[in-house]
Amino acid sequence: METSNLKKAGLKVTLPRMKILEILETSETRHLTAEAIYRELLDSGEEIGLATVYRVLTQFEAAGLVCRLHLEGNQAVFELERGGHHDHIVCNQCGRVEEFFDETIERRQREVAQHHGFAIKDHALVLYGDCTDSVCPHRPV
Amino acid sequence: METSNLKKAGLKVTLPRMKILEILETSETRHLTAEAIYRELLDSGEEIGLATVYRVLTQFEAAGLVCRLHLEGNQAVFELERGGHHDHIVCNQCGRVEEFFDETIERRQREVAQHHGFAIKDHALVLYGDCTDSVCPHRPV
DNA sequence: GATAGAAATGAGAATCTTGATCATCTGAGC
DNA sequence: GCTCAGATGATCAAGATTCTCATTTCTATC
Repeated sequence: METSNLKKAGLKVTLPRMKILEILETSETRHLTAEAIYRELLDSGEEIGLATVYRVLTQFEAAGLVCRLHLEGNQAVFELERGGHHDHIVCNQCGRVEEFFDETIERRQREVAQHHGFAIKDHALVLYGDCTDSVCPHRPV
Repeated sequence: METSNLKKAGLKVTLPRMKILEILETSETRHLTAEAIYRELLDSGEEIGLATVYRVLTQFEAAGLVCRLHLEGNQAVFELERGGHHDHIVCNQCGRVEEFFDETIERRQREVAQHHGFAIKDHALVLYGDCTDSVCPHRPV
């Protein structure tokens, strides 16, 4: 288990933090709600409170270990920060989330911001559509 | 006062709806939270409940009269729908919201979505930065 | 290793935003 | 003016997230 990330972030290496990192690293869905992580913890027999999950995720976010996305709907989802920045496409039907990066869009964003007198620091771009994937069912989440 | 929009949307022309529309039309800030609208109503002596504000805004949204944005932070903001689609730039310092439209970004979004096998239906793009406006104070909202 | 102190945790309360309920009220057509 | 569907307001409720605080767990130290 990779504990150096935690130490580097100035966070004590504790069991809840390691377990939560482990779930983020190994879950097949890369975008998880706090609740989903909490349920996985319960399922694997860990007695970790929901408040801790939220607290730890917030700390991870501050430390740059994960990033938090606000998709449509009221629950935030968290994903492990694995290097590069990217944006997201969400399927309206099955909730599947895909990642993409497009340099043209990134560049135009910087240009547009500059043109409006803003020093751009961050951005949130989410595309919503229907995925044509054959396995796409309707309304799973 | 323009009541035809309400009628067209199949909504009865009532005092709360007219007042809320009026605030959306005349407020200098074009992006208002439900709370902000509620407070303006109270300030102008109207006895309109917060629940009504939320209800009316949701109806306005369904009718295409306003659109609802989820910026960072937990409160949605509403803006009068005045024709074209556009995206937003938000100042991290003063909370000022500017609108923009960039055909290059729009086109690339469609291309990216198609490339990933998605029929794009909608998107949410918000840029965050520091505005270099001389009047920009820090942390008003 | 045992220990002390700081930091982290867990349980539940609290908060914040938003939607639902239901009795009362209001607007549109007659 | 009258009637009734639709709208409103007060309150309650739900869902997500944060806060509180007593208890527990790490980490550094002896």
